[in-house]
Amino acid sequence: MARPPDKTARAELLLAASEEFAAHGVEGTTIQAITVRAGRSKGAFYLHFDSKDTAFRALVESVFDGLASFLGDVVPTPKLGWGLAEVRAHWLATDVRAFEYVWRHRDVFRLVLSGGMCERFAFLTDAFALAASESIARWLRYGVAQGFYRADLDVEIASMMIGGAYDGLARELVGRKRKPRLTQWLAQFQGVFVGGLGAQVRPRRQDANGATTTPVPRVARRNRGVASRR
Amino acid sequence: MARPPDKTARAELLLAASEEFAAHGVEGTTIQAITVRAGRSKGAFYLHFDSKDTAFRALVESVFDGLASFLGDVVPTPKLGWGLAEVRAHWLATDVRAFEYVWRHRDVFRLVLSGGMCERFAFLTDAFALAASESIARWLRYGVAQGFYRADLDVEIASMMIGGAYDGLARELVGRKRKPRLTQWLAQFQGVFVGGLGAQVRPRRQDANGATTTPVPRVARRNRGVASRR
DNA sequence: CCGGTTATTGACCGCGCAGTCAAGAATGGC
DNA sequence: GCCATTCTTGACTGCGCGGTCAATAACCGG
Repeated sequence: MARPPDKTARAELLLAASEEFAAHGVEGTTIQAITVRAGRSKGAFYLHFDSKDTAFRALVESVFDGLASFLGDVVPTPKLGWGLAEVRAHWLATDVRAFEYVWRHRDVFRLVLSGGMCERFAFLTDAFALAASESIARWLRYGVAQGFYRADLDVEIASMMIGGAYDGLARELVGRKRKPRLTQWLAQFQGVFVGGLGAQVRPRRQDANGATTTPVPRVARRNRGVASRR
Repeated sequence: MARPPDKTARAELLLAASEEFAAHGVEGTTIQAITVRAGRSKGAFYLHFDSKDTAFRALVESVFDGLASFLGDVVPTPKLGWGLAEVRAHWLATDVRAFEYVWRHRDVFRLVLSGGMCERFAFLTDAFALAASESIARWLRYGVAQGFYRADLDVEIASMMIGGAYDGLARELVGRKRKPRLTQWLAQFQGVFVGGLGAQVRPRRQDANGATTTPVPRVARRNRGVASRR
């Protein structure tokens, strides 16, 4: 008995919200704009969400859930026994699938990665960031144990760097107008990390500056700052 | 004749604005809050700035001007004739100085790098991003020409990666509570880029996936996403 | 076709902020 | 001390937005 709820309302509102967020940012979007775009009333919005923040949170959570599914499908243990070739092929494939996913949902990721996000939403991404960072560290340790990587690698710093580089890659990706060749991108990316920029065999040598370091910089530019958009 | 203007007002307001922005984000900061913190009246604010955006822009521009001064103090040309050692030492030193600067102004950089910034302020960072990216590419090409780097390096992709990694490093830095050992950080950072993660001499070999690539991935985790905070 | 139930609507309210401006304070010249 | 000039103030205004709720529409079983 009684009128049944319109099951499509929530999904339509969420879609409209994501479009408005993408166009004007979270802060710059009014609830009115969302409801107009969805062709719904303001009341309908409050029927499904407590506030704009709730809607945004729902949006980000659903997208991150999808992304997290790419993490941890294989956990490296000593028993795994994968050679460099298998590991390489498997993870390149996984990377490509993950980045395809990011590209598909680039409107939402753009919000998360470049502005729009208030400090108050950081917890949404932190869980993923932590899981990703740990996954990187696990594989680095596995590689060291298997002899793939140099024994003096500072796993802490290296995983931070690699995580940051993926982060930067994602930022670059979501800023693009056209989809780049992801497989080529990622292969280059991984090639640089594994093989370095160096031309040839460099003798390992103790660095003057400190700590564990090996060879050292050079390319490292002072550049810093924000990676180029577009 | 007549009352002279208070020269300190503008600086005081800008300082107060940066503190409020840091605490509540740009959107979350009210002009009232800025003026209260500065111990000035609302009218005083409008005497010096057209709007909140103008103040934010002034703040970011001044900080980026300082950062840009680290770029391009030496331009690599074939005549330069620097060996790997000189280049390395010079740029590590420059990186350290630049990151010290970022640390000193981390409140502002945090706003620029992680949220708070609306799309509408992107142009503020784009000029720097472009300059930095070009600087990286120049040095990469120099390194290839001098034989430091492998000849088949895709400068386009590599400079994007490196820029992104610096970006990530800066993001990580501004999220820290305590200042890390920057010299060690940057030496590791550059070490990984130049030498790679690989354990030993790997024979150069043609990759199956495509293009110019050399060895290939492995560590590359699917991780992606947001680098860990804190 | 009717009455009971639930979904949906959009005009309305109040708050809080950006921006204004007339009144008043500070200063310098005389 | 007094006037002319410029700086400084903060109460005030209008507006736009988030959030509410009484009225209405849609639906169901009988």
